[in-house]
Amino acid sequence: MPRPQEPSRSIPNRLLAGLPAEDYERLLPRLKPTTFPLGKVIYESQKQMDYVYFPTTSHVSLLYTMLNGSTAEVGLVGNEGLVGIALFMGGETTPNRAIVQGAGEAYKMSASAMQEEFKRGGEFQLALLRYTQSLIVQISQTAVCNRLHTTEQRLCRWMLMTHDRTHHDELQMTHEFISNMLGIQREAVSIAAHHLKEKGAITYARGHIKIIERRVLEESACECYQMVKDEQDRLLE
Amino acid sequence: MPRPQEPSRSIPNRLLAGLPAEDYERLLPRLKPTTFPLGKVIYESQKQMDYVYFPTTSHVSLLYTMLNGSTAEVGLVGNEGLVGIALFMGGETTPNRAIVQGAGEAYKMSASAMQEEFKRGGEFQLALLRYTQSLIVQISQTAVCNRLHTTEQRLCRWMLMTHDRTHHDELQMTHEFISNMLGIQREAVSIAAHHLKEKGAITYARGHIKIIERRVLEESACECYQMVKDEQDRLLE
DNA sequence: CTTCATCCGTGTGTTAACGCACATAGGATG
DNA sequence: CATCCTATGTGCGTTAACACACGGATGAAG
Repeated sequence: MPRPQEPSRSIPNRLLAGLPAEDYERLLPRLKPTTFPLGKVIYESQKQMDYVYFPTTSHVSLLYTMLNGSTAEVGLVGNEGLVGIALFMGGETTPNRAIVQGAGEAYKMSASAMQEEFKRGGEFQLALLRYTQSLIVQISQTAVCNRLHTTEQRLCRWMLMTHDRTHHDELQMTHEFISNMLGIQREAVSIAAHHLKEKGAITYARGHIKIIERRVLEESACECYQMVKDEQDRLLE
Repeated sequence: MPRPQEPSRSIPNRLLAGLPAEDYERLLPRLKPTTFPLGKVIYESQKQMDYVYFPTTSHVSLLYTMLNGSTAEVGLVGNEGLVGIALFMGGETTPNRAIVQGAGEAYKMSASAMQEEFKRGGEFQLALLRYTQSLIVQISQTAVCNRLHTTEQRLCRWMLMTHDRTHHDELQMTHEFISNMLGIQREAVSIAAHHLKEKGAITYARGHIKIIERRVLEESACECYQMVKDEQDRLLE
């Protein structure tokens, strides 16, 4: 069950928070708070998108689904960005599904308001584009990582990315769920997780994973985690 | 050796060709023709980017390189788009390398001209953003494909994508080169290629691959090829 | 026409991960 | 507290792909 978390004020959306006061205040009336329960489907592949969402305490997974039903995540969005870039990039829809991976709060803005604001140009547009660029880097690195690195390395990277967007040490998710994100077998997750438990990196039981030694995860992850983080930091100040 | 190919007039850059006459004519004086030899490195990871390039008869591969030297492609750009999106998305540099995979012609535009034109908004900006969205879809599908599909499926998809951007049936590339694109062993390429030769899809010898039965490649590829193509067609008319 | 570098074929052993089957155990529910 | 559902552990056979080694062939260059 998603419990109430820290108020959004203390974990604002960083993309919005980085805007000049003028832009921020113009946008404020068009932003409505909304609550995301765990597992909520925000966008369905190829379906109409009515809002964009700026996560504050929540975070969202971008997933592709194959014809045979298997799935894999291509990106993860937390309070550093927004969900729904297709609405200003053009295209109206996207071929991926977006689902809530960490319950919490977000601000939403209607598609029409977003498109109007984007067209103004200025700092808001720049911030949206820089964020999109950082997302491209994340997706690209995921592509390469999927090809070149082991299950354990990728699991570590994924837990680190999730940890960064969760703001606390307990992740609420089953091995089954993680296997759908990483595009691997549930059993493979169990084996890798077991190994990380032995290393003292994490503990877990029945859908609750606790990060004990983040450093161990960092050492066991591939270089991809740091590459994406560095580039993200560079692009988003 | 790259031989002279059809004049660029007959294979224009489609992104540019799709613009209203007014925009096209404004841009024309800022576009300079340039020739790409096979294998030329257009951008080095994290290095300054002085121009963007609109391929006409050439095509370009976007590559990531790991610390241990292994590489994998994340995207392929032909005359449907442009190379150097980071210059208008913000960021100035990107963490990937861009290399010429098919020798030929392209138009180049200076970084400053590009940024100036982008800021005008209008149709050119819209076209650039829609293309970027289609590239995101391509990269995303590559991420998923890398995780879920076999060597042979991915090789077929890759040859189809290359074929679409090459405009003729002979691809000039060694198994070694392809292995660096797909992020796999050279031997694995040889085995898969051999199999496709037996199926009658292709013939090849010493760096020249000829596509005999495209249909066979389509049947042997994963769904990813068609997914990306459909979305590309939708976004770029 | 000989030499040489490059390109491709092929085999062998090893490993990572899959597919499947089934066991165990903790919570929830009545 | 008996039952059931869900989450995780584990084993076994199979497969895809890697790592490495080496051989043969072809085309370019002297």
